[in-house]
Amino acid sequence: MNATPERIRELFHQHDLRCTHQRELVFAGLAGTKAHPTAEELYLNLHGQDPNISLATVYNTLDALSAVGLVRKVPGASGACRYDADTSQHVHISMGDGRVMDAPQDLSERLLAGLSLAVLHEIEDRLGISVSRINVQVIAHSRTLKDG
Amino acid sequence: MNATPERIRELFHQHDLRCTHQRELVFAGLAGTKAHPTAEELYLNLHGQDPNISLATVYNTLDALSAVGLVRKVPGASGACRYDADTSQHVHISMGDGRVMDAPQDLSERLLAGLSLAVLHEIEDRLGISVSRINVQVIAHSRTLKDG
DNA sequence: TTTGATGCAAAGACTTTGCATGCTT
DNA sequence: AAGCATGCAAAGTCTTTGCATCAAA
Repeated sequence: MNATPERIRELFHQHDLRCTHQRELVFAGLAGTKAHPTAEELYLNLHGQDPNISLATVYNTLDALSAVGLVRKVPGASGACRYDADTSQHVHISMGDGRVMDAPQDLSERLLAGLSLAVLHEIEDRLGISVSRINVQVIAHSRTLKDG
Repeated sequence: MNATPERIRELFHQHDLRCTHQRELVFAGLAGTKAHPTAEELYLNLHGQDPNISLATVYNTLDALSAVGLVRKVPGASGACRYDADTSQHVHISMGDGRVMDAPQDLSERLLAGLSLAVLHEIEDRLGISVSRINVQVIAHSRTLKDG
C-alpha cells in the first residue's frame, strides 16, 4: 500500500488538509507498514527520517487524518491507541500481547461476507440509528504445542 | 442479569477470587446495568452504596474480574475503557459520543450466525494461532431527520 | 494466622493543549 | 500576507502501583 508523494498530496487536497512535510511523513509511514503502530511507535520510526518531528505533531496529524477518514484508529483491547492507513473493510486479529495483525484478505472477505445486511438495516430501523461501519476483531493468541 | 449475592459468591469461588464486600459491589453494580460504564462511572455509582470504596479498588477489581473472564473490557474507539458483565457473545453498538449499547439479542444472534466457523478455523490454521473470541462492533450515530 | 485486598496518594502511561514561530497556500 | 501546523513543554486524562492497614479464608 505504498503511497507515492503525489498520491499523498492528492489525498490531502481532496480532504482540505494542508500538505506539510510532517503530515506526508506520518501518512507515508503509516501506509508503509502492516504493523498498526501506536502514535509513539510511528514517531520513533519517523524520527530517523526527520529528527525534528515531534510526538505531538504525530498525534495531531493522526487525529486530523482520522477525522477525514484517511486513517483509522484500531480498537486494541488495551494500552495505547493503534492506527491503520488501510481503511478498507478488513478483519483485525488482536493478539494477547497487544499486537494487531490483518487477517489474510481472502479470509477477511469470506468472513465479512457472512454479515447480513438485512440484519444491519433492522438494527438501524429498530434503534433509530445510522450504521457507518462494522468492526470485526478476532481475539487470538499464538498457539503452543499443547493447544488443539 | 441481576446477580444475587449468593450467585456472586459462587462465581467468585469458582474462579478462586476472594469475595470481598467491594468486589461484590463492583460485580453487582456492573451486572445491574446495560450502560457499559467506565471504571469511574461505576465508581461514582457505587459510591452511594459504600462511600469508602476507592477508585483504585474499582480498577483493581475490574482487572481481576476480566482476568478470569467474569467481565469483559469493551473496545470503545476512544476515551476511557468500558466494562461489561455480560460475557455472552453479543454485538456492541458504539455511538459517536462514546456510549456503547447492546444490539437487541435476536439481531445479535442473527448477525453473529453469519460468521463462518470454517473461515475462523482457516485463520487459525494459516496463521498458527488460537482464536478465543470474536468482537463484532457496529459503529453508528443517532439518526437526524435529514439522514436517509 | 496467613494471605491477599483495600484505600490513599503518588507515579506512570497516554494524549491534548497553549503559545510563539515557521511553513503552506 | 494570512492562517493553519509545528515543536516544545506543560497540563490533562486514564490507569497502575507502593505501602500500611484491614478483612477473608
